[in-house]
Amino acid sequence: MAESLINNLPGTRDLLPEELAGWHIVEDRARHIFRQYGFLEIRTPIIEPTELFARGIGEDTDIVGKEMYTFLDRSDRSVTLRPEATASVVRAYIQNTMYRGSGTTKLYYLGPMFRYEKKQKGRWRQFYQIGVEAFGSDHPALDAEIIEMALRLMDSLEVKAKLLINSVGCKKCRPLYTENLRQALQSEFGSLCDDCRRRANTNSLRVFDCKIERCQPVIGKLPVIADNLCSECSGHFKSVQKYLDDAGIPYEIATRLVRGLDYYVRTAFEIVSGDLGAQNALLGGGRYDGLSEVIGGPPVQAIGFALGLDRLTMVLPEQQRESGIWKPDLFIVYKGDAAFTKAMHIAREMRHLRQTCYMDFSAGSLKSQMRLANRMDAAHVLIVGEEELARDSYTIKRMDDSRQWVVSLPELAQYLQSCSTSGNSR
RNA sequence: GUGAGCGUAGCUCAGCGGGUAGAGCUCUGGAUUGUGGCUCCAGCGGCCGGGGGUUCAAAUCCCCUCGCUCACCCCA
Repeated sequence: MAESLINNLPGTRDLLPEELAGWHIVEDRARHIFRQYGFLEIRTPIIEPTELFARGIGEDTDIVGKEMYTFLDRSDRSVTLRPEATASVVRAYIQNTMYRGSGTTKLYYLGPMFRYEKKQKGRWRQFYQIGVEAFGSDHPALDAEIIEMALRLMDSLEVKAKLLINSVGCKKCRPLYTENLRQALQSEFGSLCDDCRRRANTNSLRVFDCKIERCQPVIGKLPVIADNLCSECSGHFKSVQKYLDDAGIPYEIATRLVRGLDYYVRTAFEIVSGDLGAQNALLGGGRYDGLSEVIGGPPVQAIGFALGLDRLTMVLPEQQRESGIWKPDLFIVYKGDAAFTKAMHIAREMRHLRQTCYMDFSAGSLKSQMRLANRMDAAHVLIVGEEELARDSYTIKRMDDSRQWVVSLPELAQYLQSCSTSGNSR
């Protein structure tokens, strides 16, 4: 477009009311379900010292290496727009000494994240996540409970998705495994693609992400991490599976599932959709028992997940989205100046009675006001004209079946309250 | 950062073997002087992303640029 002033930055976007209908459904449902499991909201700053993310997420990750919105503020302090929230929540947990006392601390958050990446379907530079973090336990039942909660949210939104789980080991057994992997890859070096040759040396776990045909035979024969766990991790992983089985939760063990953030240990999981193209992860999470110490806190066991609101709303069934669309219970149309004043009075009264009531001040003819009411899908229209004014009783019309009749104002109030039990408010 | 495709009315797009723009939907008004949805009629609405070049003539051909989209990488 010609004028640059009326264009948003690449990878950002405006979320308009119509689209937000689906977002609100997701957010409301998430808050409700999270509360059922005892998760309470936390809000942390969107901007943090760069070092928090660099250390917390890992210097070698893509996020830290090339995707952060980092800049110097006016006092030359390096700050970064959060690329994810886990590091922030852990920081807040430590800073506010929430680890004091017993029991598990369960928190959830919701808000925008920023990563400087190239725009793609389901991927933005400013994107939104809802996430949860549970601190203070490494009990495998907690892993299973969190996964169950994530799936319950999907179910309640009628989103079809698949659960993938894996264990990525711990500080003790993962280095041994990755070394094995590296050696196995070296012996097959000749039959690997260029990318995999690079990965073999830098980040051997990543070869499992390769989609190149010629690498598949090699990848298929590589040792699997689940078979190379230490006894503690192996036991933990088996327990998680047992709890999932007990809950009747179907899952797929994805031996190639390795998450891109350094802090994950043991349980790693993803929920993926078949309707999203290349960026198909709706939700990703895992255990990060060592993260607190990495950023200078006490040892804290923890697990959490983040779900992508942008992606989830993309696969939200139309019916769910529609349930969030605003519509007035009552649309008041008027004709003439005296009627206009009266209509305003009526609107005020009905709103006192908690009705959703709409009038339009720009519309002209009755007809155009009616048309607006129809387009907004108003349940009822109240007609205030000269005749109605004269006898102080008004015509109410049901828009779905076109029935209309005359009511006094008390009758109107009573009628509206009787049919607004099936709550519609937003 | 790399590659491919695409930028024409508010939206979805046609027009692209050069000759100064079209459809559907939307919107406004009318048929129905105080009543929506359906139908019919009329109207509003475009520096054809921006800049340069070729030509008598460019939405159409060439170059550059900006933007969008999808994919790679990686992730939500």
